[in-house]
Amino acid sequence: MPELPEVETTLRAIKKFKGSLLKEAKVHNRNLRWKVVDSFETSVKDQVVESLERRAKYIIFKLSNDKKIILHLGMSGSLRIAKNNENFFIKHDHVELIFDEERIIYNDPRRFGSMHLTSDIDKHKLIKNLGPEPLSKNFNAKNFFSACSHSKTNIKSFLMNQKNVVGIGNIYASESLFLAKIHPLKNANELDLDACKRLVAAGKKILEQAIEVGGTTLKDFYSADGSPGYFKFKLNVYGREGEPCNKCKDTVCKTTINQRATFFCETCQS
DNA sequence: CGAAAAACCTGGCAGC
DNA sequence: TGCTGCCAGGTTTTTC
Repeated sequence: MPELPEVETTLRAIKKFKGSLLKEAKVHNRNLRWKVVDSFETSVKDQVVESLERRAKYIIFKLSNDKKIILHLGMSGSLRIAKNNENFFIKHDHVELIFDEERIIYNDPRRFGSMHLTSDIDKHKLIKNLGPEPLSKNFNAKNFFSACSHSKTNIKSFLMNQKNVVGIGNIYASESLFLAKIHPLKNANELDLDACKRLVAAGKKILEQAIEVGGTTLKDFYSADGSPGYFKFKLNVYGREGEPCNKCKDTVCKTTINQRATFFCETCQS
């Protein structure tokens, strides 16, 4: 479900818990992408949340005992904030992080998400091989061009590979390529520096705009405060197969790349 | 080794 | 009303 803008939106909604005392954690179902460790509850109990940050599509809680919770929402995960005196349970609620008056509840029907505990974030297996943050200066045309030139795969798969750049998933990959006028099946190593410039700029712009409006709600993404994202209304190609291209009025195409739906305009993108 | 395919899950929806 | 098959915003594991 969530790509970088949705994770960032979710993070911003729970930022108010920074500095708060995490009184207790309840794990209702340990079965996620990986099993939640048995020591999770005792490790986080009575710790202050010193910082709340995002790295790639992971949300990281830094606790006062120097442990860090690494949370990934997978395809269908979401957080919601509930009042402690409103005690209802929804199917697929996995974990509750209970604070003074409210709690953060992690729900994940498909269980592709995960929760880990670690002491050293940078050495954790899920974090250590991640590429640059797309909104940072490390994600720039020069570096990206160099990385592309060593790759044999198509640019859409390359863009979604979190080793090359993080945070871009299936929606924003199609959208970025449209904005940059690059065909999704073009080989990464065939992009020239100018194309890389356009793609880097497009990626940044799309992600920034999506964050600004709270991400993309196709059907079931809601931020932790319950609000949907409005970027759906700015999508140029994703989910618009058969409809006219917003630029040239030609028909938007759909194909499958690496088992993922891919949308593009044959006329605008080469 | 890198790239592609399969695997991990549940739920919703179209079509019969 | 079922039932079947397909699709879904991600990433790791397996296979080639």
